[in-house]
Amino acid sequence: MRAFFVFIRASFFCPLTDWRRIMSELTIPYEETEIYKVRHSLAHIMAQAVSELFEPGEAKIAIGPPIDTGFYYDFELPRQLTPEDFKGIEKRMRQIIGGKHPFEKRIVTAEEAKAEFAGQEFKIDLIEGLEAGGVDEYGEPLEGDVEISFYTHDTFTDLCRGPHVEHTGQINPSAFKIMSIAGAYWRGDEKNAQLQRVYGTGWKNKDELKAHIQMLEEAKKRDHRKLGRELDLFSFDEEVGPGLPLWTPRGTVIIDELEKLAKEVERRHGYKQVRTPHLTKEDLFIRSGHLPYYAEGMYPPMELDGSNYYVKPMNCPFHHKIFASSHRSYRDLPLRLGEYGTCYRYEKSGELFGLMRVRSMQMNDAHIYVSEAQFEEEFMDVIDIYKEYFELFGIEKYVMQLSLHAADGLGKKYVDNEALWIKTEGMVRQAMINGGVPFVEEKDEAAFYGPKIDVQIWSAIGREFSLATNQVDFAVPERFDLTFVNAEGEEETPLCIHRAPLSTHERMVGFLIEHYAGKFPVWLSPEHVRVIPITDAHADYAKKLADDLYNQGFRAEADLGDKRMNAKIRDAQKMQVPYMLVVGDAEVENGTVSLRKRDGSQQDGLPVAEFTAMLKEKVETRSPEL
RNA sequence: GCCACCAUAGCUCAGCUGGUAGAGCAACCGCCUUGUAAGCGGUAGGUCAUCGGUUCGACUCCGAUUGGUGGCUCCA
Repeated sequence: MRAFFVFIRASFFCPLTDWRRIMSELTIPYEETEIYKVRHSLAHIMAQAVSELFEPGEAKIAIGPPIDTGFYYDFELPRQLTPEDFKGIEKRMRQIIGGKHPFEKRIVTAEEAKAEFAGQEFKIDLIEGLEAGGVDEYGEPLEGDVEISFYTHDTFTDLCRGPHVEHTGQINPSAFKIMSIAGAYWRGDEKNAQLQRVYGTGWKNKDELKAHIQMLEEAKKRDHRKLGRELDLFSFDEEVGPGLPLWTPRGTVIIDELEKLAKEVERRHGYKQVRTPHLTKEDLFIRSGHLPYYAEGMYPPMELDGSNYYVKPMNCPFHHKIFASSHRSYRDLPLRLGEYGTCYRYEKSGELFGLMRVRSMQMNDAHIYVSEAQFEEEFMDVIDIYKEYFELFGIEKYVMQLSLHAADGLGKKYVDNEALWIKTEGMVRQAMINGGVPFVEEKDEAAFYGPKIDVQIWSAIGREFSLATNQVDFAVPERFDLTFVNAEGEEETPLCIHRAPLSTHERMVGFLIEHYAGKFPVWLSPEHVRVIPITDAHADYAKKLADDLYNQGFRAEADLGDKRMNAKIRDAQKMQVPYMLVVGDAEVENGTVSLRKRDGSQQDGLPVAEFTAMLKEKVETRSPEL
């Protein structure tokens, strides 16, 4: 499982279809590839170089695996490393590589291992994990007989199961680079010591390294935080607060278009829209389970008239109350209640990330109440909505993940009913298999009330996020005493599907900015058309053109400033306006426009009516074409 | 929240080892009247994030706070 997953992560810059193809045709796991060995070996070499910066025994080494584009190693050191150390570390690594030291494997007993690593508390911890429970460096159980092995190259020995290159000379000394330092908790647990993690990138050759670094620079250019400012879509203000975005008129257009789309789709799928308050008494969140299970994600309460009130982190309890507000029959089901409600979550300060992770968010939310018999069909109808959206947006690079509970979280972060967890997880798994939808499984990723299908995507800089989500709730309807009368005249508790195929407006827009690199399809563009007069003499014609388009419902503006036409075109290009209409003597005389598209193509003498018809068609069909 | 780093005009950035600030773009005002990605000139704009300390003197050194960045943890 782990290997499979690492492999998926390894290919986050390739379209989904690539790893599937690679998986099926080559069937070589990442761990058996040459580059994996190179990166793994680089991690050891780096650990040696870093250790040598200090007196023997002073540097405590933890773990150092290969990752998707390179490797890292975690250390506990007498002082903080800084980027100034990188050059020296790299230089020493090149020396070690040049020494052509063989990697020698040795199988040892736990006692020998502990003796070798006396004073190295993290290694001792690992050895004890291997010895006692057969637990790997991530704390996950290992299968089969566990052997403890060492790999030694030059003067450096590490506890390691390999594999490695045969000798350090097989590594290209000009195809790696130390990238950054970051904090990381031992065994990934925030209760443990925080270590210094040094990240490096490693490749087959210099060209691959160069290509990778270039790709990182390209990715930075499409970072939604940068484009959001450049395209004037949203901003943050220190006085307003972290994670609380301010949407400008241009950004709001995109949100409005997404809502319009969602309402159309949901109308077609039988949803009804509802509206609920942002605030509620704590009683509601006690009943829903949010206060017992989700309190740390919530803003603290405010006291009013002797009651505690909370701002909502989710819309579901309100929708449950709407379900409960009248007597429900099986004939009412599935009951689909949609609301793009604004929620507030107290995300830890360090977790905030542009629009992708905010504290105030508008969910593309709906709750669907179904009988167990209706579950599969309805759940898959939601998956169909996902697919419809992803096709519309041309999103290909995603992974559907079945997020499961973990037994040790029962009663803490998960509702304490393991039998029901296992049952509903099986229902979701079977529905996905029956629907022929590929997915991966991850433990300990569920919502507190049930398992879910999350759609994982990656931001421009490679950080992973859940975009859409489709969740089953087997617990909360019962807490709310929700029932419907079934065909036999008996009271029955419904299941609830929580779903957000368009994620939150914030994350969706953030994602789309990066997905399109700011070049939105016409229907999503904050400005459809900019009319550019060649001289002042054409200003009236330009203004009338823009007004006419505006009055027909399009987002059109005329640029009547005193800049030259060339500069105005440049301005419109930089804002990624899809259509520029340049008008001069010829156009005024003939009632035409010169159409310049964002891609630089040009069409002269186009009758206004023809342009308008084309624009209308592009917008109404939500065409991906320019 | 944790570890590290960063913070100069709306934006992008200069400012040497402490002697109280500069450029380009944007904005505004003129001139030019222009054919598909920057015409020319001028004006204005900064308690150098905030607060405190060291110093004769702080944008520069130190501390705290706020906000951001890279990770970790967490997540729509």
